[in-house]
Amino acid sequence: MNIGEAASASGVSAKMIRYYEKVGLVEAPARTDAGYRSYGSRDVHNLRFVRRARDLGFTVDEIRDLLGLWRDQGRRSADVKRMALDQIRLLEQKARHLQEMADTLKSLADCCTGDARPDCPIIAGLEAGQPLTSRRPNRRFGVTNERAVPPRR
Amino acid sequence: MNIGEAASASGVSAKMIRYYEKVGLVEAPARTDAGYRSYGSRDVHNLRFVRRARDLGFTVDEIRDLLGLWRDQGRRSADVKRMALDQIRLLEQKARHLQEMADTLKSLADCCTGDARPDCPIIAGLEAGQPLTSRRPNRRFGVTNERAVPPRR
DNA sequence: ATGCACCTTCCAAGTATGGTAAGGTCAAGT
DNA sequence: ACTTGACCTTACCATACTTGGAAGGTGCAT
Repeated sequence: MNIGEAASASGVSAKMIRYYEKVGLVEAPARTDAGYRSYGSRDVHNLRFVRRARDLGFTVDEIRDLLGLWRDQGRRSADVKRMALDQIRLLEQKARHLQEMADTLKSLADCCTGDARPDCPIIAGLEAGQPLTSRRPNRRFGVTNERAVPPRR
Repeated sequence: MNIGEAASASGVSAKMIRYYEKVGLVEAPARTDAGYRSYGSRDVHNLRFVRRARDLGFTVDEIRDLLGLWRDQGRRSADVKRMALDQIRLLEQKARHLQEMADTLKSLADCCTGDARPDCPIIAGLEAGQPLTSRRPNRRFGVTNERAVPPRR
């Protein structure tokens, strides 16, 4: 199976498969004489695992850990659960922060008539006063798995 | 006023002030003979505006637009409101997506005993089935204004 | 044999921010 | 005058993930 087939079978783009290989997330597969990567169903399975973990917002580093646990037949489910709970906490924190930003903006927008006149409480709100967040946002606040994937053709 | 003073007065780091200048978000200020940037209170006001817009999750490009509206005395508040409403929609969409990821993970974690045994529904959930999101996440899904600012000393 | 789709590697961009290095400048103290 | 320390300058690197492109090789069907 060439990289293209593996890509469509796993839902991970060929580009990303090479990238995951480079950063050591997946093993380098055998090569044909011409140097083409050759994948098996097991590789596709791995890639799907990665894909799903990315979909859940795990970073590449975390997925490395998850893969380790996946392969470790003697793993303790507690270890996996801890990672999952940490991730849930982070995700919810990020979601809350975004919602707060939206709410702040909403309260400004609610006061805005939104007509042809120049008076605008939103602009005024941006102009005046203290910074809106004094809180230090958590590192890794953003959603790191921004998959700016073009629609599949 | 040197860049350091402008930074602490506006809440934008010196680093970012230079960056905003480079990308054309703020005007290049006058320089002293020694080449130091020299800021006035008006510049600080501008920078504060930028800071607040960033806090609300607007991207640099969007802030460029907002600044245009800010300076435009004949602006229609409707134009500003539309940008705000768009932003609110995006923020809420991102928040929802994050929450969905958290919920999916929660449902997996809820089934996990979290003990010393290797059986783990989370791993099993990652392993099996279809990709968790088929939806193409919106470009700019992540929170772009990750201000990973070290705690102010 | 030609063309087209696919593969390869390497390099770059974009986003917003921080870090570091190497050097110039300023103001205060000696 | 000289030193010191804080501040400034530019330039480049790193982060995390993903895409895009260039330049060239390969495989298969017509």
